[in-house]
Amino acid sequence: MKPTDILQVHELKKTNSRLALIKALQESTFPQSENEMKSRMSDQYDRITFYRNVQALEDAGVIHRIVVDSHTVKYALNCCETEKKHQHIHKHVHFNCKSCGKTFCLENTDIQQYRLPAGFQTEECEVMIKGYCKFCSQK
Amino acid sequence: MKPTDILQVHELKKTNSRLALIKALQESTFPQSENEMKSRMSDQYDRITFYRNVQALEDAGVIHRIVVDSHTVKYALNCCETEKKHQHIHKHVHFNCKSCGKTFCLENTDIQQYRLPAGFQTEECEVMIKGYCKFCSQK
DNA sequence: GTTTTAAATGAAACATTGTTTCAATAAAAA
DNA sequence: TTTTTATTGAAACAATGTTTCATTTAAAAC
Ligand SMILES: [Mn+2]
Ligand SMILES: [Mn+2]
Ligand SMILES: [Zn+2]
Ligand SMILES: [Zn+2]
Repeated sequence: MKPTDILQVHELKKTNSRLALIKALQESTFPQSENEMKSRMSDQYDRITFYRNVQALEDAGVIHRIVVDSHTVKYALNCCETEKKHQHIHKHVHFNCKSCGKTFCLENTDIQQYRLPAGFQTEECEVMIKGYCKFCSQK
Repeated sequence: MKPTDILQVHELKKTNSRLALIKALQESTFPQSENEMKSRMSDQYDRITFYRNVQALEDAGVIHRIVVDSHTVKYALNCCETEKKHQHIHKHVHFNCKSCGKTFCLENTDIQQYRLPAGFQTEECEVMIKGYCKFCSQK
């Protein structure tokens, strides 16, 4: 799906920064940090606008934010950017490689249900696994 | 166990900052942010020393660090501060309340095993659940 | 196609979190 | 009590994220 169509579907204005941001993520095979996005967006990148747009795109359900650790956030497109606000948001596990630093959306590894103590109500659950990725574990 | 004994067992020097840090956590019933620690440590608090000591105490296995989100880290004592470097580290789930903001170590809710795609090797797994805590869900 | 309007942008200044270097200090060993 | 070595705290810095406000632009109205 073209960046302009994604924005259309989600009723967001088609601005150059947003188109560049989405394009940068579409051209990536794994989640990207702000710095990686900056390189990919070249002159279309402005820090303040970037922060505002990742917020807007996350709220709209176009992208998701992955907190790798307290100083590292990465961004990835949602699987079904197609459907407008269709909140079925495939909740998957994230993986971060201790060797190459790459982050992966393990789209087929679903988050498990946790039975919590009495009185605790789950709304969201984030699972961040750290270890060695398929490229680094072979060494 | 007294703060001074904890440091003894872990072969760490008994400095005032470290004693105050451990005492502050012992007097808390749930994980604390740096700002909360600052209040509890009063004049024994110095930002730079604090950061160095949480690092040292984490490395020694006295405390653990909980990344609630990209701008919030909290600290808690490990369950068995007693045993020297005894790395059985009860890996438990963490919970953050969207209403009161409190974080909880759900010591009895173990992290589940995830079967990952071929080639991915797990070393650590962090689970952060967000929702409403036992105090806030009753409203 | 031109005008209008509301949203998005980017500059500036700020806030928070965390780190590095280095001289002074304090804990523990001799 | 002296010596040794780790720890401390000041200063300066770096990275990440936010707020305010005048300017620009997308999209709607005409
Ligand atoms: Mn993902
Ligand atoms: Mn915990
Ligand atoms: Zn790797
Ligand atoms: Zn609560």
